[in-house]
Amino acid sequence: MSWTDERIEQLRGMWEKGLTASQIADELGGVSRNAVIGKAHRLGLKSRPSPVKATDKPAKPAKAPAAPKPAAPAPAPRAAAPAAPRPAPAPKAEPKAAAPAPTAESESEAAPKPDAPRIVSIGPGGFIRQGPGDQQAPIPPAPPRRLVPAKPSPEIADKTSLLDLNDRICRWPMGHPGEPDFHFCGEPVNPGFPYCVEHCGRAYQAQLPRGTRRPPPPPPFGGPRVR
DNA sequence: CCCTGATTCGC
DNA sequence: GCGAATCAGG
Repeated sequence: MSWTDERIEQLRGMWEKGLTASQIADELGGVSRNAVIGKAHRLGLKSRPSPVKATDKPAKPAKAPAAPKPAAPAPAPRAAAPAAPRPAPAPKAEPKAAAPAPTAESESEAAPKPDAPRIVSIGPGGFIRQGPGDQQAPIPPAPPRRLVPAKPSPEIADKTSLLDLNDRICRWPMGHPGEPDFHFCGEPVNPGFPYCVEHCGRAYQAQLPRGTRRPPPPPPFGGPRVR
């Protein structure tokens, strides 16, 4: 298989969703776990808790620098003034935390102030209207709002295929990529968003702190397949 | 052992 | 650019 734009997009989404490389590989199909990780790195997205931490190994800086097996007879040329060919990662591997922009949020937000006006525009679907970039505001008390299982209009007779996607129709995936009936929502988008009103409500749910369980995980792709 | 992600390096 | 092989921690 090859990395089509579509598959890359899926990889991105799932990787950021926290699925493991194995799960992603299984989901995408046709690729190995390593392939997924390799691709993820090449795409620039990485980090995420890795079991292996930055360890300083003065004794064993890293694996054997080069070809210890196919025989490296005489590396003569550089013996004179190597100038440290592999200058160990000098700037100690800084964890960098990669905090996803916790940009100022103090405001009057966190304050338990029930009467706070908190003027936000509400999308027709009831979701808090906010730019995709500034999704924040946990608002813990899980919305009692019932999320109906994505109900596409009855006229999906002509399913929206990847080729039918444009800026004005909802790109929410219906079903799993690769399956015969996989298609996209196709409803008119909520202006300013890539999804229709209904799916904006799904896509832009406030990200609760990890560990906070929310019964029905909003499923783009439905999560790991159960096979 | 299993899992995880990271890295290297031949292709 | 790709991914198997390898490494290394849990």
